[in-house]
Amino acid sequence: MPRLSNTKEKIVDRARDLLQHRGFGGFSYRDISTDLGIKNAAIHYHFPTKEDLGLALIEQYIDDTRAEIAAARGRAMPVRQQLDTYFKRAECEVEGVWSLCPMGAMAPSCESLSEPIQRALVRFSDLVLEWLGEALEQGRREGGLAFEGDPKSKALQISSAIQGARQLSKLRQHNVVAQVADQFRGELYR
Amino acid sequence: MPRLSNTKEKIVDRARDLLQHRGFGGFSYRDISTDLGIKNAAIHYHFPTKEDLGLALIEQYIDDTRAEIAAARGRAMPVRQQLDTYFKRAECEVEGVWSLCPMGAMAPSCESLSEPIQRALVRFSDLVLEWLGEALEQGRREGGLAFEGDPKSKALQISSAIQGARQLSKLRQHNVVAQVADQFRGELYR
DNA sequence: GAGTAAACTTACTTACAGGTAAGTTAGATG
DNA sequence: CATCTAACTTACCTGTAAGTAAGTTTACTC
Repeated sequence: MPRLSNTKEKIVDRARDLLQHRGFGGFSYRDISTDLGIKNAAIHYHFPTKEDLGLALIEQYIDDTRAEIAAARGRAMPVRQQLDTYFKRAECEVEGVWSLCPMGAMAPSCESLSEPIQRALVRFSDLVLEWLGEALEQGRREGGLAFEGDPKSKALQISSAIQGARQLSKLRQHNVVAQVADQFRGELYR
Repeated sequence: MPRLSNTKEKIVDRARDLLQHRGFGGFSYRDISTDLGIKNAAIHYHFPTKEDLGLALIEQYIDDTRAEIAAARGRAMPVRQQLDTYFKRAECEVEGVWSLCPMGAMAPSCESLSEPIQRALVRFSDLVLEWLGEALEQGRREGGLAFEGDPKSKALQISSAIQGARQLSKLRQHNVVAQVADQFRGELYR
């Protein structure tokens, strides 16, 4: 067997897609294996249990997100543009395909997930919340953004709204995220 | 067998509780039957398929919500108080028990749900959105509330945020809803 | 070119899900 | 009192899920 087959990555990618559309309990190893043209046990070879797969998936998502945040900061991207990238990302991931973010897909059933996964999900939300909070604080300090109250509370509000809007978008087959983001833009940018 | 046993209601109640904690795919007829001390087939007697149960559940939830809205309007409750009842409700349903609302619990996996359930979920969101939109419009007209933009967009934003905050609360075992609601209160009430 | 190890497949087990058909019981009704 | 029916229970079926053990192939190494 080829040493450089990227089966493992393909499995994670497919799993992530399925997760974002059907939730963690909504897909099986079979779904993945038939899609990739491999056998069920091949997945178990790379990820002994489904929780191993779930953990790898969310861990990868954290890394991707961390990298993007670092990139935005590295290029000293203006705060408004950072915020807009955040909004646009959610808008695009929703439009037409109506997918949730991996955290949003796992959170509803997090009780029945393993401790490591739960901790990883919290870490992801920490990551986004910290970035968003700092961006908001900086934006207000510099004068580009206007809002009331604590930046951390505002970050929580915005992040929650986008999260909820993704769900509503999926349910209603309509880009609620875009509408909610526009509402925030109208309130923040002045 | 007693004609007045309320088994059917108990099943719906238990199912609703399980749904709000584990999602629709996260519980089985067995969970309900063991909890209620009845047999699996007893549930099938009242609800032939799980989707029948799910539909009954969300339908009941719609009726409850509609009744509450009608009551608030009937007593000509002030808009601020209406809004506060909405926030408080979510805060209490989250605190300590970390439960989602039935719609929020079903939405992530709505693709795999039957058409009637999907339509019922949309109807529920319509109901809340319409009430909230009208309350916001009235509040701004009367001077008790302040916000930018279209009341419908603002309703979508608030409703999304509460929805998302419930998920985050569950994940983080912390009442994010209260914090998000306070942020909105600070912005709206002036 | 024999051996080793990664990357699988084959063939299976176990558990549990939703669902059904046929029988049982208890209470209301004629 | 016999009967009818709602409200179940018993006993099953089928599908599918996660997971495993043992064998196979491929490529690299000594």
